[in-house]
Amino acid sequence: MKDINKQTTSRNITIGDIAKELGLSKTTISRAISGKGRISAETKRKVQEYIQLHNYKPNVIAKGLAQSRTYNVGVILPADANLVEVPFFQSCLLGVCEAAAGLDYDVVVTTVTEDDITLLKRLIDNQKVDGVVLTRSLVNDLPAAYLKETGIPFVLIGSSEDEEVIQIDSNHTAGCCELTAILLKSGCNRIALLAGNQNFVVNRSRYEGYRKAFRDMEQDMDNEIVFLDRNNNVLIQQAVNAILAKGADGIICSDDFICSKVLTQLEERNVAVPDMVKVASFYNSSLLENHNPPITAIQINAKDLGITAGKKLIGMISGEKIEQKSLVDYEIALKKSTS
Amino acid sequence: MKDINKQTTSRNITIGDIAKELGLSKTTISRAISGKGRISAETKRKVQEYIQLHNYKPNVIAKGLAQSRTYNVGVILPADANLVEVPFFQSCLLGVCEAAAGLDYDVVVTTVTEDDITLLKRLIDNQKVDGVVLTRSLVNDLPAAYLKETGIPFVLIGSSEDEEVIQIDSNHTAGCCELTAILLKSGCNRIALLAGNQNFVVNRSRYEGYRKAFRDMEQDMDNEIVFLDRNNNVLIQQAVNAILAKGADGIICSDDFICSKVLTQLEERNVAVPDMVKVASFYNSSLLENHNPPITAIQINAKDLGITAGKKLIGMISGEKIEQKSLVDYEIALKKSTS
DNA sequence: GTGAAAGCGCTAACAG
DNA sequence: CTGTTAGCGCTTTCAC
Repeated sequence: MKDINKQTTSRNITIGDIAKELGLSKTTISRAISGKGRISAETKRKVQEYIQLHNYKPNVIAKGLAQSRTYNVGVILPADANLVEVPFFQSCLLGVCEAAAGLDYDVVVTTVTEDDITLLKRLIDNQKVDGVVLTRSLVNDLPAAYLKETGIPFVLIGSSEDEEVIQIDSNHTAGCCELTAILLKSGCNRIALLAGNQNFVVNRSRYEGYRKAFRDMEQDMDNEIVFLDRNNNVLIQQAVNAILAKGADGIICSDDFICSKVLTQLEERNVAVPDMVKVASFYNSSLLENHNPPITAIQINAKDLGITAGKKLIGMISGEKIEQKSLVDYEIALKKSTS
Repeated sequence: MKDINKQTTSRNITIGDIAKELGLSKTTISRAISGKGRISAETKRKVQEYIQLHNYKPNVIAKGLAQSRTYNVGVILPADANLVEVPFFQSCLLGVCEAAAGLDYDVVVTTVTEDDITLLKRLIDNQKVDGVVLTRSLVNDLPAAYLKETGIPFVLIGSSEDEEVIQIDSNHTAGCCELTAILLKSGCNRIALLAGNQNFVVNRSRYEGYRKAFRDMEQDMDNEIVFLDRNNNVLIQQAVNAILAKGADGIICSDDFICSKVLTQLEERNVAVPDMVKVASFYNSSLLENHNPPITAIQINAKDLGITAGKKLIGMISGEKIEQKSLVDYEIALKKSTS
């Protein structure tokens, strides 16, 4: 009536229990599990059989403590007011989760805003993660700077001019260049750009691509119909007004959020797409998915970015040498909005 | 040149270092930090001063191991194909993160699908969390059943008939009843319901509320214009066709995803909202935000649900007695689509 | 091949 | 009020 069949009670079975049960030492059990060190095939088999049978699961926390690792990676999501619902980040997160689970890591999430990284600091201070995935890149990148200072491994979903930062991104400059070129070739003369926060590297890259298209095709670009930092409804509305007043025949939106706002504006003013103005966008999320007419957009697979980021980061943690830049493909989905 | 100013090197400072430095025992340091046990104000001050000065951060993992806790909570997100981009879950997650950070917990994320909970099992097996937040409720709820079996604390964002499950939800039945009643009062006679997966408790509750409105107002309900389990584009399209053919003058959509599809369909058929048919929906997310005309919808603050869920769960973990059901308010935003 | 012992950084009796 | 002693569950030298 004392410790017979302890299994039934709360406490989880430990490596020590197995050792006792099998008349071996904890060391041996540990070796049988990890595969490290020399061990006879026979004992290994016996241990594994026992483990199987009793459904033993090693305590990752204890293992981590012994190795000074956590087997967790952090994913940092932006919590700025207008970004919390952007599906891109959610998909990135799920991608990292998928990669992590496959490598026996878990994902802990926290948030930062453009100018407040206290929650990131907390995560690092508490030593809860072995590395971090940053899901967006800023020009003045507080999180990246901080992580660099601490020396903890991290990767960036996005691009940075800092060559020491491991980056996972698609080529936004090339994408926007291609998109702009398509509009130019399809007969548009006056193509407007409506872009978001220029403190986000991605928006700068797209602007860069837009300009490149004009240079490449030796066409004149009109700065009067380029609108940057248009990250709220009012600014977008003003931009759309200006764009229409100046007789643009094409609009490139730097993201799906902006695009959906633009489309609403155009609708309200009875400006037909694509007849009166063609529209193209970046990142074809659910925000755009149902629009009529369908919107031409650069397709970025955010989940793939997350998966790649997760794998690279865990590789880094495990001491692998990781290339500084991983490019993930994008695709252009040509739809009626530019036809 | 040996261990002078060890601070600079990699290793983090530990409780032992402080003890040695201050000529005290580890226990005393521990007590000074936790506030547990008796300790003189003076030593406490000294320790805290040292901690402050040297920016010591306790190792949460080690603390956890000693106490058999992780100071992590799990958040389980649905990974079913058509749900990954639903902003509701993202907002819930951020809510839990916020609550957790405030209580010195972290959030680890994983996913399940309707019929696959291996990743949840993995998380529990690995003993990485002290409790779990489920972000949606199924009729045949694998995750809830599994967690109940393991005995680990968990809360459900959503509703369940299982009275032992701690639930955080808004009253969807009342909400849908109210919404339906508003349409009925505004002169609609034939109000259609277009609802999603009936294995989700929330969709059943809304259906229930819809019926209740008719009963309450002693009006006849027409089952021919009630469409359930409409969780993809094709099924929604068919439903919209049928709804129009049967001369409905109002449509209630059980979520924003369905609603955005419905609106697209109506637009394509040149059916004017609200002139020819009124439309109302649940959960006013970015998917609906920009629509013209604006859509009447039940506003559910997903982040608040997350915050409440996080707090309740951590309360539970800490041994508090938690009420079985927490209702979070909803609001009805009356917009042009039903005027 | 296997085991003993120390230790990861902290907490928790139990003494004094 | 403070210190001593064991752990938490696992890994990792170092012997044998």
